[in-house]
Amino acid sequence: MSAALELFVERGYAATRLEDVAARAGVSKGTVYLYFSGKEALFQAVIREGLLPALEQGERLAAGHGGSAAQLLADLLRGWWELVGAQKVGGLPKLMIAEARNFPQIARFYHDEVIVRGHRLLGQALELGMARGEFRRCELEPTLSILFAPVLMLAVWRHSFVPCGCTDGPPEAYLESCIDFILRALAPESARGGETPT
Amino acid sequence: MSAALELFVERGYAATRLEDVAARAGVSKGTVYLYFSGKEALFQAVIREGLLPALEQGERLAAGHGGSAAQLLADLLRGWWELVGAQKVGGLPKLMIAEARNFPQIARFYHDEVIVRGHRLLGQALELGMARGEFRRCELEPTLSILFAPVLMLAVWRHSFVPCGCTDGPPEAYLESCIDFILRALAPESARGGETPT
DNA sequence: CAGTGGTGACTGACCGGTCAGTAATGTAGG
DNA sequence: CCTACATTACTGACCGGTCAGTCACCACTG
Repeated sequence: MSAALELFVERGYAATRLEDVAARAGVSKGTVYLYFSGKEALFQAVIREGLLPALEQGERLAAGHGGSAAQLLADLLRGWWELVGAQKVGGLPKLMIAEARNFPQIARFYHDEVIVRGHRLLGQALELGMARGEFRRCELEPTLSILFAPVLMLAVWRHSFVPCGCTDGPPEAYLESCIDFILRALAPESARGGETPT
Repeated sequence: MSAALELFVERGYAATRLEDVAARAGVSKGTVYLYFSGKEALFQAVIREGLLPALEQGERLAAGHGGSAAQLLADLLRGWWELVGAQKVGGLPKLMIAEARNFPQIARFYHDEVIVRGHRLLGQALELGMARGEFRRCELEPTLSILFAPVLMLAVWRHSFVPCGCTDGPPEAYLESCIDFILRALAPESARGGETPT
């Protein structure tokens, strides 16, 4: 599955040959069929098993968090980058974006079990901050999509343009810029200054 | 080329059959080869011809703009949505993200001629705002990527998850939320309040 | 020797690309 | 106006390569 993830992310579903997946995994093509009923089942398994552990870890992090809402939000984004974005599973968003229309039921699953759940997680931090007066009042839904888009793009980029020699800066610095940008946009109307994240 | 754009965006490069492109264009497969030397040449043509006109129009808009930097930035983003995001070419970013690694030289072209050029355009608005004191001082590069990511994601989403029944709200409202979010994040450290875009 | 896990040659469908052929539109000549 | 030839635009059957999926066979273990 690790080999399949790499190749699917690298080349896309249709352009990935099962023989190559098998070769990278160090087995023969027939062996793949001992564990997966076919190419699509392998794809589905890669998607389903890839992100759920990280999501659960994120939920644990949120549950046991004691700091400010800004801290929680920043920690969630940093945690997502470390656990997902910077790992091999960080290619899954790109893969899912590319293949969603060809596999509507898998896209549905990804949407319901990954995106919606992730938004719920970030939404907790946002609501906490609004309740506490740390953040200004705003609509949850567009705001969640907007604030997650830059870090999501970071992961997508690293699996599309970056390998083509289109360089970008160090991802950690970019991530910190994102967090800074987001916290500024969420700051209450009045009372500004000095809310730079630690 | 219009038919090819639609199908490439819908299914991805590898999963698109030239016979289907021909059928949608109302011609036969052989005819495609009268105008393009092969599948990859068709792909390249779709990418190259797709976005350059819109980019030029954006540059004209920026050149002849008299309002505030915030106005210019908002107009550029709205213009991008109307001219690109909401049109068929709005699927190109998704397509390019999905296929960049399989076509490095086309990805290079797209990066240099579309992304970098687009950033330069938005960068003008950002620099203008900083010079005028409308925006806080910040690094150009990460900021441009961050502020464009949400609207880019909007276009990508509409060609991946939305057609799978994963609904989202009206794009125009989301776009206005983006603009509001961005302008808040760019506001100077002091002096806040009432900078809602008109 | 039975059972288990693994192999890789093989098959058949599929699709990019080719090309001999057809139809439509000149156009020249009587 | 009719006929014959030339040119252009297009067609779709066909070919060859590729790859998902199959299955007869192998090797190892207890």
